[in-house]
Amino acid sequence: MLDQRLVRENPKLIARELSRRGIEVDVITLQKIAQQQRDIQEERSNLQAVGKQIGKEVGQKIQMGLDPKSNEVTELRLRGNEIKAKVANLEEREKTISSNLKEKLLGLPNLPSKECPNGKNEKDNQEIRFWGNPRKEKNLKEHWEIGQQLELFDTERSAKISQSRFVTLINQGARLERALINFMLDLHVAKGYKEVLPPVLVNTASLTGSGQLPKFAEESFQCSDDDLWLTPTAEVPVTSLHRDEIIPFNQLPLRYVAYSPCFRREAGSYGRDTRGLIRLHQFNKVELYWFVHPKESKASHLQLTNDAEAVLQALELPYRVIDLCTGDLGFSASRTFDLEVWLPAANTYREISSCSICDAFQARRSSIRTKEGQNTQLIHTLNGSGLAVGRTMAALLENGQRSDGSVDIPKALVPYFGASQLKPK
RNA sequence: GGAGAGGUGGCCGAGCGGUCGAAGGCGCAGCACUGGAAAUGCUGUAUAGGGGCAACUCUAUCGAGGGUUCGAAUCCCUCCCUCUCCGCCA
Repeated sequence: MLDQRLVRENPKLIARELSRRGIEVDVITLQKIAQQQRDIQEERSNLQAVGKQIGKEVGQKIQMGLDPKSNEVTELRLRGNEIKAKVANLEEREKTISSNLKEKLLGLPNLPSKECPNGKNEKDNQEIRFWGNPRKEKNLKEHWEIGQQLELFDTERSAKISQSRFVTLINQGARLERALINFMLDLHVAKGYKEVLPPVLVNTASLTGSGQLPKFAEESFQCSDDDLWLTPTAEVPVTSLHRDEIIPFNQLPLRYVAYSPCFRREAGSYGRDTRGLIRLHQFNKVELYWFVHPKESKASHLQLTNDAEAVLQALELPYRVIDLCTGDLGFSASRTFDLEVWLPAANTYREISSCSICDAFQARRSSIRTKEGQNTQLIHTLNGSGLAVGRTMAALLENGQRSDGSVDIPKALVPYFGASQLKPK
């Protein structure tokens, strides 16, 4: 959420920055609403001060022994009633206006950072760096073909259990998924991350706090009988881990690594990535999440990205790092580095981690602050996958495949998986 | 699901219609004392939003929302949450 003070004092800046994202907002109306809200608030609190004073006087007079039925007291009571009516009226207007303002503000995305390159869509994203040597031979198999041959997973039967876009992992496939999750968690914990395993049913306040609601309700699965949703990413519960808290400055940064299954409706992606493990309604992900002091957030963003990259490097998977342009930025982010892993069969790089800095955007929605002396301020939040597990498996299968039908398991993963190869039966 | 108890500041805990943002304690910070520390003493110590260059000041907040009242942490209603016992259950 954007700062209301900024809305009042510098709406043009908001308009300019949001237009970098390709969003045009009527900031003048917004400013008017914000100003109106503050004016009414001021009038109301001044009236309340008078009412409070009358209340005190009545109390004093009665305690001094004046008859509560006397004209003097009755007159004060009548004045009190008058003010009460006026205050009630103002309160109602104030409520309407501020909920209207809040609704509008909750629907606006974060402002892109200065460093974020301008652009319209993914074509304007910038390549920052490459790692590894991508395999370029022809006739490499797609991962779902490998999966079928080695009996690692079953998507057809999963449609029977659930719908399309679900998978059942089988045999070595299930074992590999489990190995990957443990491997990633251990890698991050060794770097000082605190491991958490959060609930995956989250309430509306949590989804609003991290930015998924109110705008993207159609992207999440909702439990109709409760105020609960299936989380689309561990980012949601981990943000709310510290919702409505003040974190002492000397405890920052807080760095969490959270494994969770993730649930996404993938509305509007009909026909895209219909095969394999790339786009599922349910997938596993290990998420990195930092709560940091504002002055350290930019450096932390680079560090978090490096920590996510370390997984790909340890698994010997070639990748590139992309600096997302303003038009391709997610709702809460002010800048994002995407890690894209090499998928040789498709001869392309695919997103496997999205490392974002959200500045105070989520912190303001979630009311997460830090305090140094008397100075209380919003913290900054950062998140990134480390990594999306299903896509990692897809990349491992495609990159590790051999002409005899087996797949090499990267050395770092062997202790977790228990074998150095996946072999056909 | 049934029965009962309860939700007050960072924590514990008092207040149960009047000047209460809230006693007391713990914790924390500063100062004094000390060679240094402990102990002790003094002072300070919530959040949000307004106004003011500032000192400071106004309003709201005692789980949430409504109600009664000139006045509510205190009374009434609804909801949420926590705890104990019983039932069910991995």
